[in-house]
Amino acid sequence: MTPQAKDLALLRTLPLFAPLSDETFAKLAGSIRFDRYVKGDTIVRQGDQAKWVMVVLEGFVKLTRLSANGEETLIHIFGRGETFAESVAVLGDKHTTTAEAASPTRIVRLPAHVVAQAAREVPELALSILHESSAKIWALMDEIEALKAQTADQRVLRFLLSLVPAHATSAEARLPYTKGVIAASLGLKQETLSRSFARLKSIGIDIDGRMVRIADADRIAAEIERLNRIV
Amino acid sequence: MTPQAKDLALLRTLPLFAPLSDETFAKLAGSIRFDRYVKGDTIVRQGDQAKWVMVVLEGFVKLTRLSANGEETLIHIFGRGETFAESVAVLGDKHTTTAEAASPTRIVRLPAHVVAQAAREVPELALSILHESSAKIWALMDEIEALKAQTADQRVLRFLLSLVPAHATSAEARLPYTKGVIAASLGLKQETLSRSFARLKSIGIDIDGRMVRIADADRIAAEIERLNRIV
DNA sequence: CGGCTAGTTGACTTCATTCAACGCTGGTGG
DNA sequence: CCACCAGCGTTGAATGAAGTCAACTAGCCG
Repeated sequence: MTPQAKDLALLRTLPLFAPLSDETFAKLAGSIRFDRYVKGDTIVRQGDQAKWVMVVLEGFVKLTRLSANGEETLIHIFGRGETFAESVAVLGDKHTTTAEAASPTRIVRLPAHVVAQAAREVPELALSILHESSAKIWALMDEIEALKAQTADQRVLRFLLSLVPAHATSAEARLPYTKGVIAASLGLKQETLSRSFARLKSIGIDIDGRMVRIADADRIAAEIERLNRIV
Repeated sequence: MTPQAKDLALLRTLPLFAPLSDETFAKLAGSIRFDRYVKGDTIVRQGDQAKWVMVVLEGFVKLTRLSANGEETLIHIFGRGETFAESVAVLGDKHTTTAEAASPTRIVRLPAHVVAQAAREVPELALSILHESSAKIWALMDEIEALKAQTADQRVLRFLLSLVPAHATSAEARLPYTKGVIAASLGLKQETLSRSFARLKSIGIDIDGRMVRIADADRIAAEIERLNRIV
């Protein structure tokens, strides 16, 4: 399999494309474009016309918003296999966020008009885009819930828990992006995250540079619980 | 026009239904159901199968999430003309939030299977549902941005600004729901909101019970700005 | 080697929450 | 008709969680 064929195979398995017939998929795949970005590159700019549906093949993309005062607020992070800009692109709207590579990143883009046209012809595609949007809504609701109802430590613990493979009880993992970005994604300052990590050493969480070692995942869940009760 | 005919006319103008042909709209309208709720009633429960697409005709509906510790977190509030549960219903998923009437409320519901079927047959409907979802994504991103990047006073000011009609420079309005709910929607405790209102008197904002009088909307915008610079 | 960028740590500040008491208002039942 | 209560909101005092500012370290690239 050539590298590109591999990428296409990955695409085919994504929720966005999986329900499509081979024929429809082939039509879409015909107009695909591959891109590479280095950390810090801007992929799409807030306010620009959306012309492409994007899929992350490798690396991480951070969505940010420019606030009135010029500061940027991190809204969400996308990783391998995740789609973004799909709804704006299909609807012909403008980007409401900026997307920037948070690490070396490869993405695939499909021209908006091709996808939009196909969505009109093939109801499955429209529904699977809707499905993606729906999933995004849930993810954003999760974030809001976390920001409103959880303390810094709880959010950090939840994040760490997400690094542990399902059913595993202990884990050794690499932080997916820099601590600064992790902090921003959790709605924290870098210093606060650093202090939080330091505190969490006592419950079997060891962070050394980019490596995390989690002794007991259940203990993390228990600690999130405990922090709830204290209040 | 009978009251119901009026409601149907309102429905017809909503973004969700406006792009539809008369024929499609009539098909949907045929299976509509009207409902009334009093404040505090549960409209849909988190975890239940989504069977209906809902549209608010009157009043306000608050979406909440049950957190692990049994507390409920307010995620979003819907008002007149807004649709909710449309994506979950069409996709046949379960509700991920609870919806509760935040005031006396009238809603319209359409059976999920009817809408889902129509969405498969009429691409415009699928796209307009997608459009709704997309709008919801933006709204949620706004909330996240506000929670991460703005202080309590800024969020309160932003909320007050949303009560001022476009282009108006001063306004007298009624708070759409109780202060407790406003506080929760802004990610604040009731006490904090109360104190914020008290502070804001000095810039021409007067709150007396449910009534708000805003002397100068530009001043509010300026104050939001000023609070940015201070930091 | 110097100069970045990323991350840590300490001291201090501040914004929002918590806890608790109290006020107002509208409804209900004696 | 009044008394009492519940729900909603306000206010004060004390606390605490996270942010700010600043100094410093470690690693990395040219």
